[in-house]
Amino acid sequence: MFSKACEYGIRAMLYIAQTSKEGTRVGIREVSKAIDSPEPFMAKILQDLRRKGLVLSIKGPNGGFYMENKHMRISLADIVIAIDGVQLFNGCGLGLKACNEKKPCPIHYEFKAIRSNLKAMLESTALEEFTENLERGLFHLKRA
Amino acid sequence: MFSKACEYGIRAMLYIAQTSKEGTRVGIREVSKAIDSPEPFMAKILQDLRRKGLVLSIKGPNGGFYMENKHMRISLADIVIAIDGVQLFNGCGLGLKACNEKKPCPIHYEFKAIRSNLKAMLESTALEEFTENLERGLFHLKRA
DNA sequence: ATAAAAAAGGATAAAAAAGTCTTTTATTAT
DNA sequence: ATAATAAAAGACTTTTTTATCCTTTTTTAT
Repeated sequence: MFSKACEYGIRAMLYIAQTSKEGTRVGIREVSKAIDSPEPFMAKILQDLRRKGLVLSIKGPNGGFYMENKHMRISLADIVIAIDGVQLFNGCGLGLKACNEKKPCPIHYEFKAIRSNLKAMLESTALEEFTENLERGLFHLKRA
Repeated sequence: MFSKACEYGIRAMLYIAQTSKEGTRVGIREVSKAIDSPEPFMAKILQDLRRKGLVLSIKGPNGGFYMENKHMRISLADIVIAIDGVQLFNGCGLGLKACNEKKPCPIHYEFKAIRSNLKAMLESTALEEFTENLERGLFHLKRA
């Protein structure tokens, strides 16, 4: 469904949202340990998300990644689009470039429904909605 | 969503279902032209689908790929599973191996709903349902 | 029997995705 | 000022996916 980069990205954003609520910045090492991801790859992904404005960072001692209140309203859809692009939401299920209402692929209408469900779900869930439950230990972000 | 191989595979199966209804066998070249896919790659995919029993073939002059009546009841889900595996239907949205009801990832329940929709849709649509509309020219399988 | 047609199989190549390493830059504390 | 810390940036490597090429096998028609 999502690329590895996107999976790591979502999990990292959820973790940073949580720690930011507690007012602390987190380094790449800590993020990678918390969500069980390869450290240098995680660095690439977070750098990318920072360039796109989805997360903040400062260098140097006591530096790290963090979020402000406005970032808490970032949706999962925003993260997916930043990393994997809009293909998943807009593309044809059979990979046809010329698929549209006038020239639909055989599963055009069925797919449209599924994708709009998926899109609605990812758009309606912002980071802030998860932090509370993460704090309570109801959810987990580690691979194993 | 699906791999390229899977997209080509689904389109090829739809095309072969259609031509088989007309009683003819089709060669790899014809399939590739009809659905606009790379010929040698298409060959690999069809060989694989044949090994798994989703399509039949015979070598030699007038040979090619074809289906019998029972194949017409193959669902899109069967094709997806044969090529991409069950990951899309069963795996965790965030790529967590240890995600389950007792230790859910943050989007576990939302994803479960989406995936079961997707699964239901792909399971409920068999090849035979498309052939009629394809014949009528209502749908198209070409890339552009 | 022989030639032609067509899939099967295996080896290889190219491209993309995933992952790693090294150097540079910015910040902080001493 | 200097040393330590941590992200940024870029080059590089590995793995996976996508795609191609070449040889072999099977079947048919002559």
